[in-house]
Amino acid sequence: MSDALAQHIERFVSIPKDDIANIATYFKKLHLKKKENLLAEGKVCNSNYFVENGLLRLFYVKDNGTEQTTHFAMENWWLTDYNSFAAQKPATFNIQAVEKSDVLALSYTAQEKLLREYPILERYFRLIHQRAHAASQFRIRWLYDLSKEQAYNDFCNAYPEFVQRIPQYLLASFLGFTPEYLSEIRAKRKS
Amino acid sequence: MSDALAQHIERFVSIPKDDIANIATYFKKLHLKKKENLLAEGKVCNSNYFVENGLLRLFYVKDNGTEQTTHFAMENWWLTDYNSFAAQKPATFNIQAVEKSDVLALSYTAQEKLLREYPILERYFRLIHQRAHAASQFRIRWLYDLSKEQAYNDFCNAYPEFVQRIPQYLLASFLGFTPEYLSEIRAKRKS
DNA sequence: CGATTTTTTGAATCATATCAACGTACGTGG
DNA sequence: CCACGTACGTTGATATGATTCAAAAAATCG
Repeated sequence: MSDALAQHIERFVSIPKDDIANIATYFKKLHLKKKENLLAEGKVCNSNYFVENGLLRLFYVKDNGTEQTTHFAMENWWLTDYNSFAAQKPATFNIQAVEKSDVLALSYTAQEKLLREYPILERYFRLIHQRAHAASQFRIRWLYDLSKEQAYNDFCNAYPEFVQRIPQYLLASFLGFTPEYLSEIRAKRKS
Repeated sequence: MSDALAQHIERFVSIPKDDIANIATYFKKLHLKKKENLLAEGKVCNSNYFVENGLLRLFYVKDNGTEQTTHFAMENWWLTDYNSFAAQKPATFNIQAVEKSDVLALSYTAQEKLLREYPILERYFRLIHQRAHAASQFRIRWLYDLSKEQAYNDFCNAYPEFVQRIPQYLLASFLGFTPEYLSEIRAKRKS
């Protein structure tokens, strides 16, 4: 499991050292190339993914054919299509590696067994989801509140290293506007 | 506790009948009048609220002074400002009853004790948060995807009874546009 | 180096906001 | 139970932020 996940779990609950090695056996380690796909719309999403390093994105394809990225997940983040994963029904999102990434996959059935064997992890996942829930409340507020230009400025201030890491057209997609408009904002900013 | 919450919990985990009565003691029953406040921006949100009946909304006040509603919670839904509740720091949202409502309040410290006494409820809350997380993924997609007019039409189709239940200016706020524009859409629709 | 991918520019257009004014309705006190 | 006042809903004129499309320029990759 390498240490990233063990450390992450221990930030939320305490686990005896001996259990860690056993818990690791529930996960499958994946090595993804840039642009490699983890999940495609229409398939059942059978795993929840923990990013050890690299970067994933969650996106869907709009009616006009363009891809809309709604979430990124970097080091120490979990990502999956929860509607698909939790109910084991077809996904409405895609998951793709933005960069070369190392990921730990926890399949639905493995998660069930894992939680039965280590109920303390129910707490871990409760806390993870609770944080995600809290984050969505902010995210949603942010989507209501900010003009596209503000969204860009705020995001650049909040995550300057991250902005460096991804191509502009992905950033534009994530922020919910067109690459053309992003160009315009950047031009305005310089002057 | 009345039965609403007990039934809700049992939809997710099984609890011995005897425990139910004891679990109920952790909650405080509140009766709210229309427009009564449960939480104000700036105060620490000390409870998580379960709606037995009635309707709550979560909102914040924008720079221009207008209220932006971001969430509603009706019967059998939990609602709180999770950023404030989970970290016990000042809230950035307000919570208010839209209608006369009956609500069960679970305070932060009561929740801690409750979870220590009944660890099975970690699972209940994990599942609640997981669902909420899944719902946010859809919600966020929906915010990216739909024009204001589509949002209105979709929402009316999806929740016709709910639309009846709330004033139009709240609906407009929730859908992220002005009451004036809502009027325009409705006028267009009739013709 | 050529070929593809990504970013920029500019013009035309559209969705939605803003402001001000007017109409309607509804609930509260007399 | 009526009347009044406040809250809610509508209309129209004007303004603006953001999109679309086409094309050129720049960057990246094999």
